[in-house]
Amino acid sequence: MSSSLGAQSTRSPYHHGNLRFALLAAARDLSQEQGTDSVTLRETARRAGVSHAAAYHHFADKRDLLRSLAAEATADLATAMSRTLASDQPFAETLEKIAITYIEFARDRQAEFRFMFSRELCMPSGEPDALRDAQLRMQDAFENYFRAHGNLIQDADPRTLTLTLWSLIHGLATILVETPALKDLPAEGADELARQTVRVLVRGLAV
Amino acid sequence: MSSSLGAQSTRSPYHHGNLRFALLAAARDLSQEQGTDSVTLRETARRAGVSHAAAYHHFADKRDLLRSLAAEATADLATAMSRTLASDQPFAETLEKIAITYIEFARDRQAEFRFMFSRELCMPSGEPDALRDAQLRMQDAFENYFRAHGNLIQDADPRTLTLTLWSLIHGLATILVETPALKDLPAEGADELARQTVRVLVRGLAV
DNA sequence: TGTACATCAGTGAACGCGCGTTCACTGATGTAC
DNA sequence: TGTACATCAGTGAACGCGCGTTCACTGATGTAC
Repeated sequence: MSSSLGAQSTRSPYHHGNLRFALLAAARDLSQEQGTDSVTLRETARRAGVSHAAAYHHFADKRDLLRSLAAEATADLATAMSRTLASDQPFAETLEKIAITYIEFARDRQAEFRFMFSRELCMPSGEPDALRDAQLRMQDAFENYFRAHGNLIQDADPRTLTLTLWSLIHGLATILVETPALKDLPAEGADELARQTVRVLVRGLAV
Repeated sequence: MSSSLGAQSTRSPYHHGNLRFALLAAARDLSQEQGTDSVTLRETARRAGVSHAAAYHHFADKRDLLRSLAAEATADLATAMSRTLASDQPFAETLEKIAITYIEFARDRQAEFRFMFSRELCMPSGEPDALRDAQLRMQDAFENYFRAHGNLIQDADPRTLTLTLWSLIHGLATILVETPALKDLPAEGADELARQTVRVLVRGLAV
């Protein structure tokens, strides 16, 4: 399992360099430019400058390619989130930063974000799986944070708190990305919405 | 614009009865059974017992069919939400019911729920549009409710409150529907998660 | 009531297309002796 | 250092497929006189 960034080696180990990485990058670009539906094995290979049959030396099939793409993206997001949670800042501020991290990821990497939460992708397979691992890692980061800050919080159950915060952030990210009227919102505006909604959550709705 | 339910007339006005309705129903069933990617014009027509060319007398193209499906589903959800918001119950209880309504819709009609928030579907067209109308109607119902209950709430801006609640509910619905581990959760479990998360939102995170 | 006509929902064949996957192959690289 | 061999990433042609869309048509229905 190679790290998602920086795996692009300059040496050419076999014939073509790191084709697996090149194919993932091509699929990433393609989905970002033309939409998730436009990602085909053939077009991905074409972009990587390689015959389409070559892809089968690196991925079992098309679904495997997409799952790998989603797994690497999820790992990147989990890493970014963990970093934010680890920075020793005040509780409310940390949560606001988390929300901003999340929605900026969703906006910057829209297509991958859609793949990450596409059940048609995640569904089968009971074996250990990079995508599922990355998702659990993200969830754990949240839960551990809430466990560590239990004294700040009314409700004791870290799982409920995690689900609540994650739902809020994920919902906001989805709405920002999938609503036509909000798609061109400047970054500052989106960040501000993230801060405001988290602030409501921290303070609560009822007087 | 026919209402989404009950438009199935028993008389046969022309040749085949209300084919538009039959096609929408076929697409709905198909997406529910086989997934959103499996909806094709040809298979939809096949299910409706009609040649695939017939669909073009009722929809401009495939996208139009899918948009119509999403629009009707959104209208149904907006109606259900408005009904819940209109019932004169205590604030916190109403919000919990809203959340339950929303996630039950998402779970019962997963495929349509995905179509409703598929940007690849919503994107173009500036003209008046049934899908966009239905979405705005749903949003307005929220905002009006918060406006009417402003005295109960700390933060004054109904738009921010709407976005916060909607994000929370939408995120939870998405997570419940798209996470393999949660897909087979029994209804009571899902409802309980909805109640708990809303309760956290109402009370707030910070002590 | 009967006839002529317009309407238009539904038909079935045809179009061109790009897809995912398989296959026998080729040819560069790394390894054993 | 040189030779024979195994490995395996990448090739290119071929497969069968179902798709969205178009088209000239047919035939049932509703309407005007």
